[in-house]
Amino acid sequence: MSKGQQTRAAILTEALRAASVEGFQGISIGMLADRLKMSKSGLFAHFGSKEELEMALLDEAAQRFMDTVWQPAMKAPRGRPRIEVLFKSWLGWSLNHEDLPGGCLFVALAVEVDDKPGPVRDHLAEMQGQWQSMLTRSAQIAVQEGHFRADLDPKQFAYDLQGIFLAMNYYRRLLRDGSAVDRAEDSFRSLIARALPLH
Amino acid sequence: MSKGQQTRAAILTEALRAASVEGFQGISIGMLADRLKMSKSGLFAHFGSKEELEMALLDEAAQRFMDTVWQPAMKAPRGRPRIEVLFKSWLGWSLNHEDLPGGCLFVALAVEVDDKPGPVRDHLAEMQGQWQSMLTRSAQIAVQEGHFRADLDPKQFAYDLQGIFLAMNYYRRLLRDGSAVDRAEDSFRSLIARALPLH
DNA sequence: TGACTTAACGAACGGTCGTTCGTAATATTT
DNA sequence: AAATATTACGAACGACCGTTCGTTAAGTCA
Repeated sequence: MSKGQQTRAAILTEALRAASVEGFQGISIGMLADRLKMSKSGLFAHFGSKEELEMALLDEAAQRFMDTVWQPAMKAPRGRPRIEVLFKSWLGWSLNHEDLPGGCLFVALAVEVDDKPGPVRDHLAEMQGQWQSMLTRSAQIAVQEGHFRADLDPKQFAYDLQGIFLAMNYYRRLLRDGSAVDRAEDSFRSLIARALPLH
Repeated sequence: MSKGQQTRAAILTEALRAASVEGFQGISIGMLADRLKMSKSGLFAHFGSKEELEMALLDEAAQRFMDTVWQPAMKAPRGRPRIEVLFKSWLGWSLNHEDLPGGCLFVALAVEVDDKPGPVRDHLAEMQGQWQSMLTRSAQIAVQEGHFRADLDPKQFAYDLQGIFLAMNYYRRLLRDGSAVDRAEDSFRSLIARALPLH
């Protein structure tokens, strides 16, 4: 890896941490340069504009998300076991204080950019739309495997799962409720129970 | 109402609109002054600091929230009917494009300030904690009235309700999914059905 | 080692931020 | 109408923003 790529990677890691806490609005080139002990212009040159930095951050976050959340789930058996792993690693992603001290970056960005037209909003919305498709598809597979009811609405399943995750973030990060993760796991168990075939 | 109070009210209304779209980080004294066709310093004088303006906005939003969401619910009969009204008016609050073009202000602020220590974070967290208490208490009353199962966990009910609401915001505002409200209503119906006594 | 490419720097730009302050205009009260 | 209190203003402040540019230093490769 060349010197430039090394520096770029270091910038992205630090910027990811900062953005998870402060959002894109809250990070600045100068602040990142200070933290990385380099000059504003030197850091700036790696991206050409702040918007390009933000786009690079979205890609970097997506890459890491796939590695830590999706890949483990794909290694698990199709159907219910995969969904159990998926949810577990999803929680783990959001609790990783080392890389994301401010919690899941996508949650923070979702409400920050949802009203700001532009490439950043477009890119995030497309990525998150794909994420919902992945959740939906996973539920469909569980139906195919006979793990879930045949009349389950997979999209509604994805919606409910997303709600459980968002509520967890809200309880944990704003309310500082220590039982947030437990509540999320309870709701998840209930969601699974309802998806099971009748017997 | 004196001239000063009139101006202050106009500022708060406009600032509320702006903040629901851009968050507290995204609004500035200068921008608000432009929109209201007054000078920066003239507007500034009403609050003394930007933080004081933010605190005033929290109070103003809370006032309106109580009027449009809580009061109608309190007029409804105790128990399940009250919760039905509560959820309906809660959705209405978040869909009011006139006053909150960017959607529910509390959702936007929750993720923006959750990592920023200070009076604004403290005030918001306390208010939102009270809101969870109100939801919990409403579920408790429904149990007392015999509308809901005796073994229902009212706090978990509040958690799930919050998740449904947050997912609705996420689907509607980021994904621009036209069925967001329908999905929320479906999930709500399912939540109620699960809370009902067995028969 | 030397030639060349890449990376990082420092200084400066116009602009906006929140805030201060002395002054002018407007409301309110006497 | 006069006296007073309130409200709004314009100009300026230091700080920081993203960005540009010419120059220097470091890395890469023949």
